[in-house]
Amino acid sequence: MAPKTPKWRDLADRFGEQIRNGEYEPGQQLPQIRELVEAGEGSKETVHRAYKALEAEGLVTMTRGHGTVVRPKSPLKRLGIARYDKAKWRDGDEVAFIADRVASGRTYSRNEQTQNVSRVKAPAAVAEAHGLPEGADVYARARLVKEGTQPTHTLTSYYRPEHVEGTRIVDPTPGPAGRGGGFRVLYDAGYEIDHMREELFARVPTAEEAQLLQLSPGEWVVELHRTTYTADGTVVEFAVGVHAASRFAWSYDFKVPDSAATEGESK
Amino acid sequence: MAPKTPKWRDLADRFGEQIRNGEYEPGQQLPQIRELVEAGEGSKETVHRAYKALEAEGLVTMTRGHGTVVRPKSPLKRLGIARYDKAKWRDGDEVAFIADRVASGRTYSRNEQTQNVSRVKAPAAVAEAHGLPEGADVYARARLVKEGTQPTHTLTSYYRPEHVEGTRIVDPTPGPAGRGGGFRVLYDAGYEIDHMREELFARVPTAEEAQLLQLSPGEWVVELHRTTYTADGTVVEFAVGVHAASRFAWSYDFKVPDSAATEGESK
DNA sequence: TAGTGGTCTAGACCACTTC
DNA sequence: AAGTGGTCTAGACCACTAA
Repeated sequence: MAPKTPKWRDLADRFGEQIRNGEYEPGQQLPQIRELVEAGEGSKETVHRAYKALEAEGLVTMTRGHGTVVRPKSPLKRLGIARYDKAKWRDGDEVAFIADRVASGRTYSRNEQTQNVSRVKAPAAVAEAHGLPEGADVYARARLVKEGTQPTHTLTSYYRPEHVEGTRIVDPTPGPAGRGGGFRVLYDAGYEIDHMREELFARVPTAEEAQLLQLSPGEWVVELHRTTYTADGTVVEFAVGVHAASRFAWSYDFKVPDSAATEGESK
Repeated sequence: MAPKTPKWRDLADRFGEQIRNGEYEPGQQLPQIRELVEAGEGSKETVHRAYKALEAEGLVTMTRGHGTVVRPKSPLKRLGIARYDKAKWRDGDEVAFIADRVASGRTYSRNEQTQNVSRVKAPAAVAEAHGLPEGADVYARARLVKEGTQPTHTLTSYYRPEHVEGTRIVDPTPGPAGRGGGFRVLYDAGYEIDHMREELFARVPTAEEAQLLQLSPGEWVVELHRTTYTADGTVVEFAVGVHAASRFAWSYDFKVPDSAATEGESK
């Protein structure tokens, strides 16, 4: 009945415990692998595995030449539907993503968003959302949103050409799509957004995403599909966001539906 | 300028490619580790690491004595707010979680849910949601929901004693909380639910959760906090769900808020 | 009991970061 | 150049699963 848990697991748990206890503070360095080997904690591979496990759990960061360091726990950024408030982008000149930042007490500085507009053939999900045949032409506006130097998520909006041709959206300038952002541009073009659907699911990142978002090894992403409609049900924007899973929380408020009572509530 | 990507990564990518291409079908077995060692793909540790990477990516399952097998891709279960439709639990005798299953075309059989009711001291999050002091007494109704033999999520509801004492909820019988489920019981007790807030975020599972939900190594969970209110704003239920991240998608429909226009909408 | 994955070691050598 | 993590090997032995 000897211990059945692997040696590396025990080691990892010991340090994990100490980190959670605060015996190791964020920023502090763990013993070097070679030290622990000499201290008789196991072979280099064994200790390395333990450290890798901690890294996968998001507790530490390993860098060559620097050492293994306790990660600061980054606070969650909460995203509620209030970030789409019309008052923000219609009347002022805040953009939704800036409103997020204001709400969380961070300062805004321009160029925290890189933008790239192109005309592409609609991928399946995009075509379906817009009710177009697959491969139809759409405009794609891709952004990488950063908080300071740290990238937090990507967001790619897809528009039907007839909705945006000739607007500022099609002008590929870095930064928000001019005053008020994309919804303001649509509004000025006669498309007032009215309701939305957001769908979320978690998945493993692609290698490209892991690099772009600077994900720690083992970290998942949350993919968000946002479909935006006008009052008559026309889809004017379909957007896909990829978020580092550990850095966000989503919040939704809604009425409990009652299909027996509500007759004029629609869909 | 020799290859800088590790050997194990290359190996993993090769198989990953073939799995995605369908050259390996779900259920099919990959070459055994020892075979690949003999074929000169590297040492046992190296091949093992490659396989481990594939497992962490959710592509294969490794089991001793059985081999390394391509995982069937389980379809996402979509959760929309329609699952709370009052008509389902007030007029019929469906329960919300059963409605999910009906919606996704699966059959229902009893005892797919284990239930455990107890009176506990409110943890911080629960106390905050209910507006109680931390450590106040609440009823906790914990369920482990399964789909066939596969556990999919846990769900723990917390109630204030004065709302549920003397109702069927407090009776710790396995299975749904009687006809219509928990919301029906509250309804019968004079608390009609009106609106909800759901908050979601992803995180690394605890060791216990990993075992309980039979998560594959490296898989994350999504934690859901659901707060249910009556029309006057009283919180009648606060529930915490822990879901295997790869098996669920959430969907929310909402109106674009307009704080400048809507005066009587309230929060 | 045979089959197959899992852990561990000792030591060599590589690769990135900091000085 | 020195420091620190990352990869790789060959082989021994352990642990779980299925027949």
